[in-house]
Amino acid sequence: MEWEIQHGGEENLQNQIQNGVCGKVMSDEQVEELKKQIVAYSAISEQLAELHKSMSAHHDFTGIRLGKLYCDPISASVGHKITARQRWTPSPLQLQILEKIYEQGIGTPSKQKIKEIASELAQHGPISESNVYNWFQNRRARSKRKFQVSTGSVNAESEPDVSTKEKKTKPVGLDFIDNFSQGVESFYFQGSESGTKMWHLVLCQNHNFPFFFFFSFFKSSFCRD
Amino acid sequence: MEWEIQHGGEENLQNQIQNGVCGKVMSDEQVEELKKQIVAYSAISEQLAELHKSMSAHHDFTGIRLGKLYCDPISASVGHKITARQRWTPSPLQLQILEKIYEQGIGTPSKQKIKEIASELAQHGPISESNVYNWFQNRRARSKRKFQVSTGSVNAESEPDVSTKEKKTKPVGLDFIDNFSQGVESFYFQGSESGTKMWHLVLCQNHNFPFFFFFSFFKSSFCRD
DNA sequence: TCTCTATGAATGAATG
DNA sequence: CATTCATTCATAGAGA
Repeated sequence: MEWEIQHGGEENLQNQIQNGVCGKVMSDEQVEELKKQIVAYSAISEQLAELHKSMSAHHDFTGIRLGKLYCDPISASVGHKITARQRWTPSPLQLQILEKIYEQGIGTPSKQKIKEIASELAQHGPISESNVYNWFQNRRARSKRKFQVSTGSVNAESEPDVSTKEKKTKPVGLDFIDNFSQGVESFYFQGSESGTKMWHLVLCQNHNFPFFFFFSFFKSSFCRD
Repeated sequence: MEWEIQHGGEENLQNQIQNGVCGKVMSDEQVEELKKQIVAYSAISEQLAELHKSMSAHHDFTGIRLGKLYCDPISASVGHKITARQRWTPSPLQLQILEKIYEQGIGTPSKQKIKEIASELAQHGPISESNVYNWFQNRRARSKRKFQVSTGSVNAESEPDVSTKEKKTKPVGLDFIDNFSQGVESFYFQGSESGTKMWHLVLCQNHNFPFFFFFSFFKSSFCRD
């Protein structure tokens, strides 16, 4: 069995669902509907995430750690010990921009380009050119390396199951999830980089029928036998 | 790379795809299942928005409207705890082997070596190559630091830092998303079966925004190299 | 539950 | 670029 990646735009979702791995299993209408909904919800999630990020960057919620470099120079000079190490931490906004550039760009930006990027990012927080340079270096190296993550089965030793189940408390906010989940089984997900667009393939299965999904905002992934 | 089925063996996936489950037209029941999932997704998104709104009352949320593409409410039965492992924990046996390799080895193993080690350790529990990699990195770094500390000055350890006290606070609201998506693209999730119904929680992310999704009808599977 | 600590993981920067 | 180092974050697990 071989899974292949199909790059492209939204229209591929239809092809993939209808003709892809699963064969033709849904009516056009169904696929249309599904497609719309998925697109809608991914957009929603995106918006939520954006909001969350921008808020996290600008507001001091108790309990939320703010990057050391976010604090304005004034309060820094006023008197807190600045003895802390000076390591650049990209703000969410900066990261977003960098990521975007990385996706379209082909390799490490030229020196000139770095200058530009740095000055642009400087609007969203302190940054230097070497920061940008390093970031791209690291970004590439790490996306290249990227180990395969194989998640093992629940092994004998690590499965007392029932006893450990109740003492496991989820973080605040996750509770509502319980309303939708009745026990969860293991799941595998894996992605790798390819091209400018990111796709993720999610393949799942159960007794009733297997199922797979492509998310357009994820990197491509594939699996084969 | 290959797909493996955790419970039930590989023939299951094959059978399901070829014989049945996926090869044929999606049944009404299956379509119904899909609809439910979408509804669940919708509800989750709404919950997210609510959470977000409540934690930021002073912000303008007028832009966010969550569409309900399906109105039939999903009345999911109250579920169980989600037992997702977020962090690899080496089994005693694995640790033993790692230590042994570390002692004789000359620093961080090569990529090839890591593969070998990982596959060897996989016999004793779930593990990934990056786990191995990280372990060696940490092992070396920490033994080094320990050495430095023991030989270095003693008074250097003065770190009153009042601000560290409150950073212990648990995540609030949407922050839990960040906990799951620390720049990783692969992840795993595992749970257990309960009753007749199975649910899968899919947590994904890319560098731009995190995302999650629920699948309700999958059997566990995982992938290895 | 709460706190504390060991440690897996992430990542900016440095070195080869 | 490829590796490695240094530092920090977050969590699992133990103890109170």
